[in-house]
This record gives sequence, C-alpha cells and structure tokens, in this order.
Amino acid sequence: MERKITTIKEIAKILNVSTSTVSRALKGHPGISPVTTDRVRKVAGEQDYIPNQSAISFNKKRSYTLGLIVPEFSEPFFCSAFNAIENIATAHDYNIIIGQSYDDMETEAKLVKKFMNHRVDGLIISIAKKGSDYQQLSILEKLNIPVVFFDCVPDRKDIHFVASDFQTSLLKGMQELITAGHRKIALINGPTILSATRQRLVAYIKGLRDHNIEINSSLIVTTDLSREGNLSALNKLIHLSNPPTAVIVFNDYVFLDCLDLLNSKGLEDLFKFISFGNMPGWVLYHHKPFGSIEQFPAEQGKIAANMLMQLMIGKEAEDEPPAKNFQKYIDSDIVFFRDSIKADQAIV
Amino acid sequence: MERKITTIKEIAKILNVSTSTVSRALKGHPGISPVTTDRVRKVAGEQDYIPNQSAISFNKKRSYTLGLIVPEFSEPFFCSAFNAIENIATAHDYNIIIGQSYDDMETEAKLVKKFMNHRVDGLIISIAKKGSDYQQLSILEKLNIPVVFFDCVPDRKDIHFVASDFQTSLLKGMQELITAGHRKIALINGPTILSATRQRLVAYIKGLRDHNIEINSSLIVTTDLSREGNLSALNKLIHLSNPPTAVIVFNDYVFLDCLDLLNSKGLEDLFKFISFGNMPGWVLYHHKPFGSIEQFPAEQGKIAANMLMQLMIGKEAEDEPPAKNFQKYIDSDIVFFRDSIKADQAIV
DNA sequence: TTGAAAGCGCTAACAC
DNA sequence: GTGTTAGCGCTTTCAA
Repeated sequence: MERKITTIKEIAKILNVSTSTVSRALKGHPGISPVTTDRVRKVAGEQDYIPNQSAISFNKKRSYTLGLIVPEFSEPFFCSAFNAIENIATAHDYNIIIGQSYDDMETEAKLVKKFMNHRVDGLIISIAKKGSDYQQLSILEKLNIPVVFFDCVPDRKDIHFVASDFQTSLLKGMQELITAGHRKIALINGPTILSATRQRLVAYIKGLRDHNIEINSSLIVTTDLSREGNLSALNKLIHLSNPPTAVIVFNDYVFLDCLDLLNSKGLEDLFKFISFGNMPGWVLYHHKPFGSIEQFPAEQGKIAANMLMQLMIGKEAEDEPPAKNFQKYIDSDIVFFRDSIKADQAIV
Repeated sequence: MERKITTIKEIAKILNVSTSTVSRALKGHPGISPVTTDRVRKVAGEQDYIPNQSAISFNKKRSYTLGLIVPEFSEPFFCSAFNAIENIATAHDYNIIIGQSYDDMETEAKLVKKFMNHRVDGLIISIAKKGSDYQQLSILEKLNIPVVFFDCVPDRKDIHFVASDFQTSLLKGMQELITAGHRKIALINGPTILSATRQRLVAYIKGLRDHNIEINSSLIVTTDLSREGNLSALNKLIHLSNPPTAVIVFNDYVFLDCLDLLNSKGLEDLFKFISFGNMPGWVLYHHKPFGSIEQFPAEQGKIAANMLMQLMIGKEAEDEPPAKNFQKYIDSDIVFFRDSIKADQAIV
C-alpha cells in the first residue's frame, strides 16, 4: 500500500536516458537540450518526483541547515530573533534546526553534538547563562564551521558576534532621572554569572559618577530572576531607612513583578523604573515604566543570520576564512513614558 | 586547514577490522566482543568520530525528523505547544523542523513540500486559518506519512487530531455571568473563515438559549483581529442604544485592546469580559477579565506529539495503519477572577 | 548534448 | 564474532 517515491533512476529508465541527464535536466543545467529537459520534467511531474534532500546533503556534504541555540524559546525576545533568522534562512533556502539550552551548559553541549551529527553548515547561538565556557564549541572551530554569537556572547575577540550595547541608553535614562531630580537610584541586577549583569553594573556606576553621585551599595541588590527573588530584592529597597526614588531593574519580568508588589501595598507611586525590554510592544503599552531599553532582537537576529550566510557562502566559494571577524554592537534605544506617573495608570 | 571528520571506514582501517564491525561496535551490538567494542570506541574517541546523520538517514530512509507547522511562532500559544512537542521529540531522539504558515495556504503548501524533500517521518500541524483546504497534505497521505492536527483542525473524520473543546467552559462562563444578573451579553467574534469562530458562535447561542435569553443580533459583532478591528467592534457595542453589560471576546488580544479603549474613555466599569486565553499566565495576572478560558497549548502539544510518536513507531514496527484514528478533544478550563471588579484594578 | 561510472558514509543481509 | 558485499539516491568528473 505504501507508495514509493519515484527516484531519478526510475525517471531515467522510463525515458531511456541516463540518471545524470535527468539530474541535470531537473535543475536546468544548460548543457541539456530543451527538448530533453522538458521531457524529463514532464515525467517527473507525472511521477510526483520529490527530490531526496537526505541524499543530496549526503552527496554534497552540505546540509543546507543552520543550527540555532537559544536559552529558551518561550522568551519573546528569542521568538523575535528566531523570526528574523528564519526569514533570512528561508530566503537562502536554508533550514533551521533549533535547540533550547535552558541556560544549561551541558544541554548546550549536547545540542552542539547533535548539530554536528547533522552536519549543520553554521551555527547561531546565544550562549547559556549558567557558566558557558565556550569549550563545547571548539569542535566547530576545528572543523571550520562558522559560528555567530548574538545577544549573550562570550568575552573573546576572535569570534563573530552581534550584541546590544545598552550603555549609552542606560546613561541616557539615568540622565533623565537625574534631571527629574532623582538622586537615590537603585539597581536590581541579575545573577552575577551573567556578563549582562556586569555590564549593567558598570554602566550604572558610570552613570552615577558622571553626575557626581556617590555610590551607595545598599541601593544595589540582586535577584536570581525568580519571582520570589524579584520581590525580595524590591522589598529590600522598600524597607531601606533611606529608600531610593528610582529603580533600574534587570529586565521587564522583574519590572512586572515589582509592579505587582507595589500595587498590592498601595505604593504604586513609590518608584520610577527603568527596565530592559524583553516584552513585545503591547505589554509595555499596558505597563509603562519610566523608561524602557529596547534591544531589538529581530535586528540582532537579522544581522547574525546575514553574517552567518556570508560566512557560509564565503566558505563555499573559497576556502579562506574572512580576514577579520564580523563584530557588531547594535545600539539599544531607550523609550521614555513620561506621562506615566503612577503605576496604576499603566493601563492607558 | 579544514580537518575532515573521521569516518567509520577510516576507523576500520586503523584497527584492521571491517566497517560493519565498527558500525556494530559503535552502537553496542551484542554480537561484537567486548574487547573489540572497546578498541573501536577508543579509536573513535581519539579520532573525534562524529556519526554522519545525513548518511544514516539516507541509508535507513528515515530522517528522524518531524515537521511542525504553526501559523506564527510569535504567539505564546504556539511557543508553549512547541516546547511541549520539542521535549517529547528530544526524548525520542527526534528533531523538529519548523515552519510558519502565517495563516497562508500557499506558504503552508510550500512548507509541506520542503518537509517532503526532507522526508520528515511525520507532521504536526495547526492549519492555516485563511482557507486551508487540506489538499496540500494529500501527498503525505499517499506516502503514508502520519499527520497529527492540533489546535486548528480541519472538519474531517478520517484524521488524527487533538483540539480544545471550549463549549463547556464557555457555557460555564455564561452561566456565571447570568447568575450575576447579566442578561445582555455580547460576543466579539473572529473572522468567519475560522472554525473557532463558528464554534464560539454556536456555544454562545446555546448558552443564551439554555437560559431562555433571546438572541439579539446587534450584540454579535466581529473583528478581523487587528487592533482597529477590535476597537471598532467594541465601539459598536458601546454606542448601542441598549448596550450589553458583559462581553465575550474572541481572545486575549481582543480583550487587551478593549481594556485600552475603555480606560481611555474612563469607562473601565462598563463591561465584564470573558476571554479566550492565548497569553502566558503572568499577563492575566496583570489584566484580569471576569473569566478566562484556558486551552492548554502545552497539553495539546504533548498529546499531539505522543500521538505522532505512536504513529511513527507503529509504522516502523508493522506496516498497518492503526485501525482507528487518534482523536481527542481536551477540555478547556475557565478561570474566574471574581475579585476584579474594575478594569483599572486589573493590575493587582 | 549525453552517458558511464565512481562514490559520498553508513547499514544490514548473508556468509563464514 | 567478524567480514563481504551490495546498495540507499544523487552529483559529478570524465569520456564520448
């Protein structure tokens, strides 16, 4: 009952030509006469011929597939990035094989191995936030398989990457807060293992120093990004004898949790917030912080995918790796919601 | 410079054994002596052997890949479903190749074709909402490639599917509204091409009939699900000479847009809402409707994936298709947020 | 303009 | 326990 898919060989037999002729005709090779080409295509159509990608990949030693590893797909940030990457991949007739590291290094290593089995032609990755050591990617390097990092990138100079530069935006946001009279600005930062955490801290300190505001370490708290951690971090700030008037939070998830807590205590007016955007636009439309830093996941994805395409195509053409690495920091942006005074007006 | 990946043949040569021995040793075939197995594995390790999945798929005529087609990946609903499907696929050592139809039939057809090229072993699909006619899937049927539909499924009896049954939940929600004194209940429905739209309408009418409430056609409006469409639909209801007191909306996106409009007009108390959930939990945590119908995407995805696994494994074992189709409606659930009286208290 | 033939890396009868 | 061998479907020299 199970119908077999027609092969090139069978088409060749039907037409009394060779398999090479069929193969060439099917892909419009110029060395085949138009008459033959038509005949081949006609039969191929009649027989419902479907090229076998496995066989092609096997033969050509190219999978026409790129690997994508992100921490978690449920984060809108990575959904947007995926969409952008997917569009470019599709435009180049590439497939994407997806892996979620759940920010775990071992899972990440397993995914890399799996991708290697599949002989991906290239890899785009936002590395796991829990102690990624880049080691598991060395095999790709050895085999000259191009890798492009995005969003969360290792601290090395010999890699291709695109990442967000949020220092300027954060400084701008702090400037705005300070202009509005804020002097006690707190920071709810993320886990210390994240480079993003370090970067936020550095920018925060610079922002204060630039305005000659003394750093007060009790205004710097951290969260493990769990709901409990977020609430507990905010609580610490609330109960300070000399509490802040504005808070920079690690990301939107933290921000939303803070909103909850403040509302439940009837303290919606207590703080101004600057948050780092992970949410799609409509969420902020409903919950406006004082300022929100946008990191353009789609833009990052697009650039990363284009980098990888260039690397893969370049590799196909010559065998020389590019003289220099593709490295790009894309500017983040900060959006201010000046008209949002109170948290409970966030729904406008 | 580009190092080649060691093959089984090379390992065989090094050890002076045959390729079949290596192949068998590598996968722990019982017919190979432990000594040989160890030697083979040792050399494989030293040589950084990486099995070539393309070659294996090619040889075994199985891709160990399943296709997944959803309308759009940016919808949290499908992200959840994907996660669940991915977990099961990974557990069975299957890969997923993803496609987004953007609810367009032609795109969907292209994806199916692409998946066929890749010889996917099975397909999970939530069909395109714009005029999907199931035709493009006939090729899969012919080739006996199992297909499982989920969420948005065609109206046929000879298919495998899992979908949400929300009639019970919606009736329960309406019951609750009516008990609370509501008699004028409106419906903001979706595009008529969607079966989900028809189902909502049917349940809505039944809900009213069950309580001997006359159907008032001016209380039934539709939206194309764009923001403008949503606002315009709500506006129609607001400006009715005899407006409703409660509104059933097509989904959470519509609900959020409605909230915006009402808040901007200072009419936050005007309506109670029942909405169909697409949002992750935390969103409703911030914006509480009167009732929210949960359709359990992860549950649906899990069931669909398990169905497909069974079908694929069954196919591997014998060649008989299962006597009957896998068909499952999973109960939806309705959550009531009774304490949320006013829309601007939605942020709790 | 076409054909013959080798081979991509691996698996799985079948033979010993 | 292990080897021999014949492919899987396709591309691509090389030859005609």
